[in-house]
Amino acid sequence: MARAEPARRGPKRNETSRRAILTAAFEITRVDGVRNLTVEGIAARAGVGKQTIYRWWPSKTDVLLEALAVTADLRVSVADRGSYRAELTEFLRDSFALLAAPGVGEALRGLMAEAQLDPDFGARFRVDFLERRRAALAEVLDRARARGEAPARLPDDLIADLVFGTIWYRTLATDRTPGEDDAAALLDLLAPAVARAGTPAEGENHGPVE
Amino acid sequence: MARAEPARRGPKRNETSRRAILTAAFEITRVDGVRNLTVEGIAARAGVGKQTIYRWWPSKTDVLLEALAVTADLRVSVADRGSYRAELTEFLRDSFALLAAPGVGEALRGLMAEAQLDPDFGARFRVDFLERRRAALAEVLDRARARGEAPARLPDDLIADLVFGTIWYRTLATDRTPGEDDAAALLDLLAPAVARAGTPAEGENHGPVE
Amino acid sequence: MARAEPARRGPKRNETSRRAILTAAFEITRVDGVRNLTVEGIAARAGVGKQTIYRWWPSKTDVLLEALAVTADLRVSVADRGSYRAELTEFLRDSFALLAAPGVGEALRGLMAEAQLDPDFGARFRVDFLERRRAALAEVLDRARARGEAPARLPDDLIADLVFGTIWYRTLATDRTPGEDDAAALLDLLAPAVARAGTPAEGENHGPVE
Amino acid sequence: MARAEPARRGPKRNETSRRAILTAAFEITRVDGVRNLTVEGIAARAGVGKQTIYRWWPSKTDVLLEALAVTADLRVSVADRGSYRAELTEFLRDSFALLAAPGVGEALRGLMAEAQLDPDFGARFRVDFLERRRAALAEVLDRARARGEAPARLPDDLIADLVFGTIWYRTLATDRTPGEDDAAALLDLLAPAVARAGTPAEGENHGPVE
DNA sequence: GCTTAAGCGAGACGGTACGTCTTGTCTTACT
DNA sequence: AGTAAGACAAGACGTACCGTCTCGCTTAAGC
Repeated sequence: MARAEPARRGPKRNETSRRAILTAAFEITRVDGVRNLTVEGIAARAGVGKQTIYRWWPSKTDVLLEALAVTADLRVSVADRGSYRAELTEFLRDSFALLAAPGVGEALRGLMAEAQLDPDFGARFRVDFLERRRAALAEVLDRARARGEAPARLPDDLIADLVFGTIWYRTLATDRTPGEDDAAALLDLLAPAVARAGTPAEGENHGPVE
Repeated sequence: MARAEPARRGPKRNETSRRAILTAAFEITRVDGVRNLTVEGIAARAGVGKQTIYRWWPSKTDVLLEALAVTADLRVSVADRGSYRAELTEFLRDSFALLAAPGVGEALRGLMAEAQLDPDFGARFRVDFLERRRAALAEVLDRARARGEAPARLPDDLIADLVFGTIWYRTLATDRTPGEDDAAALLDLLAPAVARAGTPAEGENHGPVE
Repeated sequence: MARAEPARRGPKRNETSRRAILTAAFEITRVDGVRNLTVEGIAARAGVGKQTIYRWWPSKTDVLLEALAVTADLRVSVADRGSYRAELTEFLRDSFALLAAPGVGEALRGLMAEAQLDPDFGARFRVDFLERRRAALAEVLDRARARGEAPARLPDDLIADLVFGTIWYRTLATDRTPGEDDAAALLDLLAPAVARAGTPAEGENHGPVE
Repeated sequence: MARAEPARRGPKRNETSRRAILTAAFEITRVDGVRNLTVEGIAARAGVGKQTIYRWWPSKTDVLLEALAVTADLRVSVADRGSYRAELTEFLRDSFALLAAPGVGEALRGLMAEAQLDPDFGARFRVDFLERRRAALAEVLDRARARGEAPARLPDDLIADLVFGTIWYRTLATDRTPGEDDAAALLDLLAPAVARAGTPAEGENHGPVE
């Protein structure tokens, strides 16, 4: 039962500085863009020494990553809503709302960019963000599988690739941020409205011809 | 009546330098990563003055973009193969092969990253690369629509989002570069195998239950 | 009988820490040079908190100054030896020996350097070291004056300037640390061997005319 | 007769920047003291990039050294004045005047200090400054020897040590900057007024007995 | 064949930000 | 209260690249 950090001597980490740093990082990103996010800028705006940033974060982008978690509400609901369709609807709506929050889109684009340029940060970004989002969706899908609602032909991994792929592609490669209609189209594809019990609306979901 | 360079005096652009610059940019990216791609590095490796680079390209990333087009074979076939399924298969296979070519993945990830950080380059990247890819797929889809093969419920734009979204998400956010099985799954979803002429296999493609 | 600090509460100053700090300061200077003497380094080597240093010394150089007094034997004999010449001989020999002791030269050069850069330390260095050395020489000269041995034409201040000037100049500006022959030359100049008893070569020693 | 740098291509060194840097270094030293001389400060005051300083000087103190040579008139006359005494008088007067010039004393003290802390600079300082001063005095002494005026018992090296030792000791260790009376006293000691023509007081000047 | 304008390799320049280092103060937990 | 440990704000260090500019050479079109 030994505690990891049993009793250090010396001052504790300054929580005020920590919050000031996170706020500064997010604000700079929101207002001036990630390109203009610098350690010196964060330190200056937070009224903090640069060393304090280097002491606690591996890079300025890690500051932004933590700032995102602290500043924006990252909670995307995965509560049990009784049906796969309802839960997926909520998941998409929450995800899109998050993206639309001021500053969040810019921050996420910056994080994903940095993840490409700095492989070490990339690994942390995957573990601390991307895979968490996937795990959240996986919860919904697990419940759907248990209820027998999830589309049989689509493996969960592909569903996740399609959902997150679309969201990220829209964010990174176009300026059409995903909205209600996109949610509807994705739902139609991934969670076709069940007509009724028995044979559930075969062919209605996206059948090619008619 | 467009004037085509009305007769300049002095030497012409040095094609040798141009090739050396493109090669250097691609090689540095392949070997050291985009993060370590610098104008000074390109110039040094190409045995060229920095000014020669600044004279002809707006940014080092634009050099890389052109290098990609020159070095890798970007041609993804959109030839008429008789059926939507065959053409989509070929499109996906070619796209995946391109991504798998040495250095190309790293370069594309770097370009997409830079597109997030530098809005001006972002615009050029969309026009010169992303939208070309979309247009290529659109050709296939147009022919499919004309043949009556394309899935009715899925708008072309969504199909493109799904295809490119998945490809890019896999490239940027995971290390599972897309392969044969992914092609098969996407095909199943977007171009269900035609049962027979007339009503082509309604509901078989991904129907939720059974 | 009034004690200045008549009865403080709490623990007394830790003599062990004090000695460790002084030793650390001198050792670092001796081994790595004054340039690499830092408060952090002293604290680390002495196994001591930085605050303990800042509490008791105005600057790291003051630590070194005290360390010098403690570590090196700064006692330069000014005992009555019967004659000016004998005493000056001993004074010079002792001074040169001090300079030659390992670490002392480096420390003194560092102290003099710091005295130039930090006027406050400069003042302390003069009072606590330079003027003490002058006072020591003055003792010898006073006795010589009383005996009627000292060169009449040379004021004591100039003798001190010449003695210490030569020592310091040699130390700071050349790598010829003063030795036996220098002592001899200085003696010849400042304390000419007495020709005969009575009026000891007044005017001959340097005063050419009168 | 091939020149060493026969024809470089590319821009030449910017003389305006060079002068601005030297002036800035000297001014900062004069006004704020050597302690406050920083590369960043020089660059800012000179309106110059830091790299331009690092490109051409090994350290900020080397800038100051060159600034001293440029700003202050370092010329101390060693012209032939007919007699040793006249020339030594002029040498001392010029040297003292140099030290008294505004900013020069502070600069020289800083240079000597830095020479103690940074052995590499120390070596350059000796060659570029200290030994030049010695060489100047040596010229005077050589002529004096040729004329048979120089004090027989004092080797030239000792004379130099005494002269420069006194000057530097006064500058570094006291606040009594040397003046007219010091010049007189030194002259009396090192260049006794010649009693009469012919045999110029040989042996009288300082040689006690023989 | 001379002129002249551009392209070119080289690299100096004014800048910005980097990540590190040290300073001197302050805070915490232990003795 | 004194101490060891160490977090903190501040700010200089020396480095790496940026994008611009200047030099002296080479190369062609146009006179």
